[in-house]
Amino acid sequence: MKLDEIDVQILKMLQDNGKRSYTDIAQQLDVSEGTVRSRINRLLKEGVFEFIIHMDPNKIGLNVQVIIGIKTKLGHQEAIAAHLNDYPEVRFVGAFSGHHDLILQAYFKNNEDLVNFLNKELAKLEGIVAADVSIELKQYKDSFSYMIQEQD
Amino acid sequence: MKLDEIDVQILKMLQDNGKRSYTDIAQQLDVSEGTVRSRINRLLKEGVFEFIIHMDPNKIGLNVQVIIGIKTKLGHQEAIAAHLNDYPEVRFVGAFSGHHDLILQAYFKNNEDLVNFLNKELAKLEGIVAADVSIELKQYKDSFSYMIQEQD
DNA sequence: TTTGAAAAATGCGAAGC
DNA sequence: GCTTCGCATTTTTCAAA
Repeated sequence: MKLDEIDVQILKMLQDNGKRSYTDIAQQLDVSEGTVRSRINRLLKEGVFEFIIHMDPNKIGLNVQVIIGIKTKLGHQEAIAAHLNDYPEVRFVGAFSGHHDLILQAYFKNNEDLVNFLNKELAKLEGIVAADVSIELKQYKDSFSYMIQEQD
Repeated sequence: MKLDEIDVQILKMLQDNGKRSYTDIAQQLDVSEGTVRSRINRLLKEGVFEFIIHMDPNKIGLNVQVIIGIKTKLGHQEAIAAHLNDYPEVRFVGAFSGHHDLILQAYFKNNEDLVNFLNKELAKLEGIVAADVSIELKQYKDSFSYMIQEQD
């Protein structure tokens, strides 16, 4: 995995606007369109980034957003994470150090769907000791512009 | 805000692959290219979604990812959230019900940068009662494909 | 709004440096 | 690995239904 300065610049331009054209980026960086194209293809192939769309959950009818911290029985963490993966309502799952072994983020249409998820789905998973549900009241930031470092 | 079935289908195709062309989408949905384009532009203007790139933090040198739950003094929440917003390391901030008033997600180059953030930046913000730091050990899911509902 | 057709811009593949 | 040059595809614009 290598990222030189041109790669970093390309990524910075794309994280500004995922629809920027090769030509546009090439002109700003003073390289050819072909260079930008081949580098973007390399970065995609290496899994450094991907082109996606980011939807506003509230505007597509997902009005209840939660973060749930889970304490698991020793040895059950991996299996629980794998199960959580299958729910389309769950958009993020990670294993963490700290008070919760697993932390997940999930989006629901309404409170009823959330309650059903907690009582019918989460409750039936083996090895969950405790689940801390935090309901999002207001979102202040949700950015995808990271600080990119050169790599070698 | 209205989303009919065609809008939903367009979004579903785009969340599959953010680089799909108008032409491609139009053919699959059996409408004209112009229809797809005008709808995408409407959805963009209304802030329903945006074209972005999603980078793998580990592959751009951000190897330490954390979620921090913060308990704030009554009345300080809004100001603290606003300050957290300014840090490029912080990618998500939300106000929540539950054990933590604010929950944030942040990405750092290494543990030293994390410790500096906690001790030098977070520590100087007024009104923080407690901060629960959870360090990500393994990521199981990080999806941007949501369940899209029609709206009216 | 949606369509269709023409013009402009962008993307793609190949060859040469 | 970078560039340039044709050609293909896509995007954009605009008039009309």
